[in-house]
Amino acid sequence: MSPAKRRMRTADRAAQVTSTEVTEPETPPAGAPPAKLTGPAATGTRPAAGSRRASRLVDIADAVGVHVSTVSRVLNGDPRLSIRQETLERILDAARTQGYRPNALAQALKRDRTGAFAFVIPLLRNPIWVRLQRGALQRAAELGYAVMIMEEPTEAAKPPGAYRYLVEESRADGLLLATALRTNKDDPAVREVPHVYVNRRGPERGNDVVMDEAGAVGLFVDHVASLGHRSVVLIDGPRDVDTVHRRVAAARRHCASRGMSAAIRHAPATEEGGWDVTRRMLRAGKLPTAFGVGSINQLFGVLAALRDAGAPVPGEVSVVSFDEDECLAFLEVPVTSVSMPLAELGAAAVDALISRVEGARTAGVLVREPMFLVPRASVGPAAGPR
Amino acid sequence: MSPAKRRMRTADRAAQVTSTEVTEPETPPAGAPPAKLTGPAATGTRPAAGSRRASRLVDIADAVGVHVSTVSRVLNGDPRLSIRQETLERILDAARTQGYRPNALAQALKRDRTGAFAFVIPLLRNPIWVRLQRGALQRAAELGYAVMIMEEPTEAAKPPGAYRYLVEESRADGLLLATALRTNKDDPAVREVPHVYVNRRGPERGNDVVMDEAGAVGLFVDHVASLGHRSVVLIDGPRDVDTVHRRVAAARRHCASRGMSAAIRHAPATEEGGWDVTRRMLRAGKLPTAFGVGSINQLFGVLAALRDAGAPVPGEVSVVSFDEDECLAFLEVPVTSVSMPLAELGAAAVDALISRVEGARTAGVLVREPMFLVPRASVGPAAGPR
DNA sequence: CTGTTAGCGCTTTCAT
DNA sequence: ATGAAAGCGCTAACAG
Repeated sequence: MSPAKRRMRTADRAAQVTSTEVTEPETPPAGAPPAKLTGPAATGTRPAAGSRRASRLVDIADAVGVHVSTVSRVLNGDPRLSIRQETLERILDAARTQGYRPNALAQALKRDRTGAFAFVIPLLRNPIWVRLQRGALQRAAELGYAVMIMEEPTEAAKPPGAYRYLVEESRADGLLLATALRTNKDDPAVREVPHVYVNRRGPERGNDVVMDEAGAVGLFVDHVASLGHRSVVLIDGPRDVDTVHRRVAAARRHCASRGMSAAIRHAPATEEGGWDVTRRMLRAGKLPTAFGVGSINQLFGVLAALRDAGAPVPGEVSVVSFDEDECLAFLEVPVTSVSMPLAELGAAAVDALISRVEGARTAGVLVREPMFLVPRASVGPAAGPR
Repeated sequence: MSPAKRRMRTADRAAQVTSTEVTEPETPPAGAPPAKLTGPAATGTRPAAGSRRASRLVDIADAVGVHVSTVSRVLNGDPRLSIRQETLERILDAARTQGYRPNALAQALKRDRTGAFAFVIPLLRNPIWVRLQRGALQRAAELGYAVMIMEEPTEAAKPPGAYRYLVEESRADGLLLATALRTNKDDPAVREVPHVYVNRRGPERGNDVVMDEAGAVGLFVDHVASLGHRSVVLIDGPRDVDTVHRRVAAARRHCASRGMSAAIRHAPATEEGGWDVTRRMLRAGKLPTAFGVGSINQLFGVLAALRDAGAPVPGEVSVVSFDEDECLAFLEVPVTSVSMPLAELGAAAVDALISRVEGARTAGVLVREPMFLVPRASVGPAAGPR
């Protein structure tokens, strides 16, 4: 798109969508002296007033009377550089007073590394994504990487390879792919670019980082089993979501090994989805006594349907959520949940992606800790046989 | 940080935090022929196999036998370029078959525009941020910009100027600042860099985009007034949050103009906060009959406290949330809310920032639409005078 | 101990 | 109708 076209479009747009309120025009800023070093951590006052262009390597070279390469070496702490103590100090000084910031663009162009990742997330609404996001953002920040978040539009979920262009255009060094669907048909397009699947297993193996869903289901089954429950239902998202798939398998396995019955119900991961599926079960009669619910959105629907039908929790059925959220403690009946290591998952994904970008041959990562049951009021002893 | 140091750190880290499961090693990808043009929209098959470096302008120039500058002009659709139809087609062809992608880094370096924004968001948990985020991401994507999200750590909220470095290092063209606090002490550091305050008024004026909080409060007050309520309380976040400040002012004004009483209660924007403040009111006796609650997290606490105290909703008190979320429809008593134009706010913020980056002298933007009351069951006629 | 040189991939003015 | 050349800000191999 040409700049001109873009300018026009944004202008209309603002006019269409919003009402505008005119306030006083901009006043120019005032000046002041020194500043600090480099990187995200810098604080304090600014270097110089106005919209003066940023200081470059050559500016500080000129100021000190040395060559830019010398400045570069000093600022990058080149180990095999020997330099007169005095020049070194003058360089550092000039950098500081000019408020020098390395131009990340130029660096990236030269080093062939952008220092950024793209994080593709299916839909931002579920709170699990925000915790995951936070873990990833934080670790990336610690390591000096930037993360750009891309939201996958729910409807027409693009194949992961659709994000390859971000790397090809040198906007990112690699891709964090949290697209939920387990399209096991190998997507060749994404292969050519460093990437890691987050919270789902990828088709390629060796580059996915996932949580211990089986362990989570185990926690749930153990908990209700210890209270005498013998029949379990797992209400979860669509079967082609990888985490769902793994929880389902685990539920079957855990229940079988204890001789418990395990029903599985798939529904959209929304309030509506949870509501509908529960209504249907209610209508069909004979409810399992222990419900595991895959997403918090579904949980609201499940709870509403149970309430609506006059099925007391935990009197008649016990309920456990696989998404933990603080609000669960404040519901009509506080809901027991399994707290998953989401932030750790995000951090581990960043670490894994960095290894990949650096060319390491990596193995899949399984994040198990910290994971624990958060006992609240929604689980009770199994009701006597009906 | 040196690459070596970084590598080591990430390696430990992965080992510490996670358990690792080895899976089969990587298999090499297979090749295939043609591809498409440029930009985020590209689909289809990939250009060439393996990890071949991306095609550059010069590659296609060589292939066609012209100069890179010609190729550049063609690909950028330079209007004042005249070229033989045939060469043009050969260039386009070569670009396509090579799967050419412009290197965003080099472009940015040359044009002095990165095509990216940084969006600073206070804390990702509240669902309002995700809707806002989505609006911004989407508009930015439409306009060919990338957005990187930075989360503001709650505790030590940095001044907005702390993010200036992102622009100074040429990582972004401008800043979208959704930091909630209305530190009206002018932050000079941020001034030097294109920025827009989102969902809060900035100290400088002319560069903030906000929603019509007063209108939202008006919707609430009108609604309960029409049902006979005469006493209102607004339970909201800390007073130094800008949106809170505006809602408070509006509540006072609206109630005064109708001769209604307006109480204001500030509390942390958490479930706990809502719970505590409501408990305190309950203990003090004589409740207002209409509650407006500033955040959904607080809402859970408020509802819990009311339930706990045996104060029926809407029998004794009516409740309205200023955060809309689908889950509200599925609560024990479905909660009436005011739906705010959050996605539109995000989009408008992006538009405003683009104008700023392009040097326009902008006015503050007030996003009013679409905003509406979502009537559910938590509001009823005022209880008779006690 | 420090300067020179050669680019990274792209845009753009100025010459043909 | 197209090419040459300069240069964005930085790094790194190679000279002195």
